[in-house]
Amino acid sequence: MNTNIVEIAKRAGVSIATVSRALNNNGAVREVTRQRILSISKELNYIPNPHARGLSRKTTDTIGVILPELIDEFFMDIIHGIDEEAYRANKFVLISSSHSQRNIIETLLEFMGSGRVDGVILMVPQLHTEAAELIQQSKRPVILLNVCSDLKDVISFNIDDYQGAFAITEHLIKHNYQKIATISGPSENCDAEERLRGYQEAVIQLGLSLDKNLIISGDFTARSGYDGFKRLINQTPKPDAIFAANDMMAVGIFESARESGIKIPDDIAVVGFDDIYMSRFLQPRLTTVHVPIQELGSKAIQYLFKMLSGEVDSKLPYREVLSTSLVIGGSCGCPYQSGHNIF
Amino acid sequence: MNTNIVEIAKRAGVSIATVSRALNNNGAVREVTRQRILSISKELNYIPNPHARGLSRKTTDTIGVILPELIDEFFMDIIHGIDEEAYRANKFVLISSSHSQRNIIETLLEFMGSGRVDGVILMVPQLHTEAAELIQQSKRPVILLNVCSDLKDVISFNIDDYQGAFAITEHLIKHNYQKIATISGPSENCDAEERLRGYQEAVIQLGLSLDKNLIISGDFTARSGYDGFKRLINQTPKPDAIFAANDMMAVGIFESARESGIKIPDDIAVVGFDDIYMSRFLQPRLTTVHVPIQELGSKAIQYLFKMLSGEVDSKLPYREVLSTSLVIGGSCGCPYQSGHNIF
DNA sequence: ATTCTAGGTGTAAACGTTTACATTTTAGAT
DNA sequence: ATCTAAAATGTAAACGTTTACACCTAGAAT
Repeated sequence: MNTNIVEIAKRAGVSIATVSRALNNNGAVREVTRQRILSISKELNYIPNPHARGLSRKTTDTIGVILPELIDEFFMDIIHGIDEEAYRANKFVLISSSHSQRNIIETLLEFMGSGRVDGVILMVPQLHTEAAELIQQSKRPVILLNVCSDLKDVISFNIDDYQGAFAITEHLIKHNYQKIATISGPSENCDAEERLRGYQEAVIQLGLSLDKNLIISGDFTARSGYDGFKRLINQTPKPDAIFAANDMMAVGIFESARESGIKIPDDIAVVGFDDIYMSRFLQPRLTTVHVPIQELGSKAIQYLFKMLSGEVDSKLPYREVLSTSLVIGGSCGCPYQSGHNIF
Repeated sequence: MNTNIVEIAKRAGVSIATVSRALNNNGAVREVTRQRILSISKELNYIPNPHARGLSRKTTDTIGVILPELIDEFFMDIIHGIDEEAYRANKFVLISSSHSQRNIIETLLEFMGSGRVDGVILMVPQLHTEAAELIQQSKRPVILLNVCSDLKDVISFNIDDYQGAFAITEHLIKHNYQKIATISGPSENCDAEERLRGYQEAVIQLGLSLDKNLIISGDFTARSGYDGFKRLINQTPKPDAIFAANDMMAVGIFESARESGIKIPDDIAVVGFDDIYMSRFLQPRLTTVHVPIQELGSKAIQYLFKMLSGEVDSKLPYREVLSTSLVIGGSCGCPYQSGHNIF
């Protein structure tokens, strides 16, 4: 059996209450007594039992993180952003990579309802009504990550997909491309929707005309970029530039272009979104939109900690939108000096 | 306050002991009573308090996972492998992406000593003595993932780096390359050591002579592959093939070769290790060694669960080595039909 | 010397389960 | 109807903390 507070109390010749007070710097304890208790507990490698503590305090030092499974490369960045802050704050991270919609509800229920975690960071492609209700009623704080929903009284951190898509489309327009196509993401996905909206607005506002035929629906996989490209180059109007709604699809486009002997950017310009690691190794380097994904994670958890400590009001809705930045490579037609700076 | 067992007992008109028995299918409860209790607890959305349960049972349904931070692409695969099994078994995953060696010890202590988790999956580049002792003494099961150590009485799951490196070097030799160089990983890293050993053994056993000048030390980064390649092509003997100890370094090699106008595989063959996603998009597709990393995670946790359930003896040392497989691309000189099958 | 105050400490209840043990109920055998 | 064994249920202790409350002491103020 591990050492517990009783053992320490016995050795220090005090009651368990005093030990608890000394260990938590909470309540009055004579300095000499405190030191004695502290040294004994160090000597015995005492670690407070988290269950007993949780039962009594009604808080664990744990936060739950629910991530979608399709997040691939960002998975690591998000978790790193979260984990680093958690470690600094001496908190623990319970992770669940949700499989289905049903699963999210279950996990949410289990996390929130049982007191297993003090708060939750939730990142799901789209928010089911049932889950939304759960969040509203929840006693414990929930932070939404890149979840677009019309819920107003909610705390969320988002990537500014719209702004990023607008900016990169604008960049293409400045290149003077006339027929700018896009391969969009899955229609229920809100990142995809916002990126499409950014593209459309840029096209309209900057004086080009919106052509339905230039909008192809993809699903964020390289495969769908590959297929989308094949369709685009065989149709009329044939685009002179393509905005892939994410980098993976751009990768598919590159592959398809290579097979068909089509030169990027000479024959057709291609840009992406996400700035995945691989994008800098494409030939030419992909022009894309950088998303501050690790920052998203760390900002979210920092805010969560503030809520838990009472520094900010958990009941107050809050929304932060992190802006993206353009990464200029050679795939858009810009001159690009490739080199070892990519590492 | 959340509903608890007392509330249910009250409504069902029984004692809390009966409720507990009914809920856990443990001890005799009349069928009609059980049904009543079950339906009431469903109706009230009852979720047992994990702290109370943990305090009483001395087990949480949680396992701890400690991962190195440098694992990048594999991070997701490992966690997915673990998470999936955990979800199936109704367990939770507490994750820590360790920052420093100090941190690992601390985390291990906290995880093990406090009863916060039932067991631990530990994946660290190299095992510090202090950590090793901790594991030996631990009451709760610990599984080592790809940790090479001379510890004998330990439970570990490993990737067969030696066999993979041997196989791919052998493949190069069958191509009839005479001067096969390698760019190794960091010297303290045990994956790196094993891969180097596999390379060396293959060279020796298959009739080539080992040349110190053909062994360049890298550090698993693309940058070090880039630099290593530059050194190799400017020296004598100049190699006709290079085995990069991981794919990232191969990526660096490709980049460097492209800059220098050196053709792969015509001028020099290049192979890697890991089969990262990006490797299939290199031109030509990288010949490499596939490592079953997700399988590593799921096998490890499955074994852990067996230990926890008593199905296997936790005190018994156990070691499983997962073998790798060759992925033949065009970079080694093999004919390779590129195409959309890569997706 | 007595009273007051406040800091230091102890006692015991509370948190929500599980479970050994005691007790009651049930049903089958007589 | 009575007895008995088994099944069903209840009682209470245990898990290891935190904390409200009570108590004790020592020194300051009277």
